[in-house]
Amino acid sequence: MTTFDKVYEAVKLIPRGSVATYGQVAEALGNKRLSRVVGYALHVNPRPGVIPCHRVVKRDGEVSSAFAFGGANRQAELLRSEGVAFRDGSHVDMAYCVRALPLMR
DNA sequence: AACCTGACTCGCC
DNA sequence: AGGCGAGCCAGGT
Repeated sequence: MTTFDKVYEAVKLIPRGSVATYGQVAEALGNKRLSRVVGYALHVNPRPGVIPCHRVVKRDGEVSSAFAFGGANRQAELLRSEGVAFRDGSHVDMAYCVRALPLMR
């Protein structure tokens, strides 16, 4: 069981229609400073399709533009189709982050 | 085997 | 208020 595996498991627990921040996922793993590792784990994501990496956003709710499997626009579109509300074109409503929190812990 | 880097976050100037 | 450094893990060079 590597740290990466834990990241994947936590991310898989995020329900459809909700999102979580890197920090929240990291905290669920026991160390909030793992946020950077969380991002890296998704970067080398071995299973797109199984791991809902599009539901993970930055602390302010902004979606990552660094590497969005298929484009950042694609990520936003997937989230909207799941019922996630956006503050603007690239920021999700923070209320959706809080919703996923208890499910990972 | 050591060093560098990367989808982040927070605390201290 | 905006910039900078530190802490975390794994994989490639």
